[in-house]
Amino acid sequence: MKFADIGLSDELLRAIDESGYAEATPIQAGVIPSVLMMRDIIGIAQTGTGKTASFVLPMIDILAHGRARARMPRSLILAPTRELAAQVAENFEKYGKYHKLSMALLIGGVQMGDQVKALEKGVDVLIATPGRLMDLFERGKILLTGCNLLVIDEADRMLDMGFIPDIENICTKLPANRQTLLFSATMPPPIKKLADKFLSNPKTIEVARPASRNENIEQFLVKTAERGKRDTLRGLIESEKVHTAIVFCNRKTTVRELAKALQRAGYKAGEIQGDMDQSSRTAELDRFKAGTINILVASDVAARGLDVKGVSHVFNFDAPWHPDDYVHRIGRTGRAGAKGRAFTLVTPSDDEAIDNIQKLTGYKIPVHGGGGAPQPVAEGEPDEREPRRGRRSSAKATKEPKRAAETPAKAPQKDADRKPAPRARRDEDDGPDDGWNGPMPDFLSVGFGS
DNA sequence: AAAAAAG
Repeated sequence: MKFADIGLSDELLRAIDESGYAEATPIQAGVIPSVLMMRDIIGIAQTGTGKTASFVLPMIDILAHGRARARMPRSLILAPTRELAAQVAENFEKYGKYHKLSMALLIGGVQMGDQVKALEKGVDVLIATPGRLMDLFERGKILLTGCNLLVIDEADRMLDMGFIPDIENICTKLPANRQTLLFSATMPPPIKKLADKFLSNPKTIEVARPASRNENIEQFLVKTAERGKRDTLRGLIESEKVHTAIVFCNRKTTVRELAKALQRAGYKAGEIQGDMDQSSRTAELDRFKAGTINILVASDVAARGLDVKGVSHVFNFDAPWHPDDYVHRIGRTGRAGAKGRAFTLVTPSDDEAIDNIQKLTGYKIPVHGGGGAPQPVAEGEPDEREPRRGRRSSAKATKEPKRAAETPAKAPQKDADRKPAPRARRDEDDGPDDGWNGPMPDFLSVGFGS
């Protein structure tokens, strides 16, 4: 379905067109007309489906008429993390460039002053994380009585993070005859209850079954041992010819240490985790988007919703404890129709986690390198690797010209010669001797439970 | 077991 047929204004269509879009995604085609008809909506969609634009676009047209009054925002969008809230704000700026809408982004970790000033001038859209919103509300800086459009984004994540009481609290402060849109990747019972309580006669629009597999993402398990993880990761980064990757760890300390180790080894690596102050988080994300760094080591703060174009690989340095997180993490690649590859390092103690992931997704993730045990030390098999020397110069045109100019060849996604090739290119890898290049660790012979 | 979010 074309955006032009959905009933959006000409100004909006121009902004959409200039952003390079013409076709609405299924969630957009389903949600936008109903929002314009003032229906309540339950949108069940994974991130990467165009979910954000499905509420941002119609909101811009709805809010185009009327004017905001001091401290009385006309609409409110709640997001679970600061990064997600900021991303929604960016969407409003991008698509609202031909409208005179005012907006305030209320997130923690930054000064309140500017946020309060914006509120006092009056805003059409308030985009907030629950903590800061409640804080400012309790200080009397916000009146929610004029707010008749509410969006709850990533509701299941809000649940995980314990925000549901806050959400309920906020809902009671909004006018009862408002329009409410709730988006969630999954519909666990507490979210259903929330929807029953605060939405009226909602229309449910579901585009992809939760946890259904994105066929654009190739998934692999890579068996390793705890102490061999860094070597395994480095081997993968090299053999995969990684273009842009996010590496997920379970702990903030692991994120920090791994990012440092990668930097020492000469990689353009950065980190993002919740112990960093907000300005560093934002700066690091910007460096990643700009291509200044091409490997972002991250905690689960970046697992959901984060939308960076052109991420070719996701590596789970640690297998996630919660199967949901797995789905969200690997969803950072294979976005917007692009191909992506996701590798999960597994140690014998991860058996249960992997089991749960496979149960959730209904997909048995293949072990990298074909069946069975990982390849032994790559002494032999010279025929297997790099049949063509010119492979590196065979870079395909990437969809991200900005990035392509700054980073080496994009990992060719469709090369027929993708082989296990553990430690490929080791011969030409004369990097610093920092422990990464030591002899092949014994993890390759570690046995794994059936 | 962790991480996230208010400070």
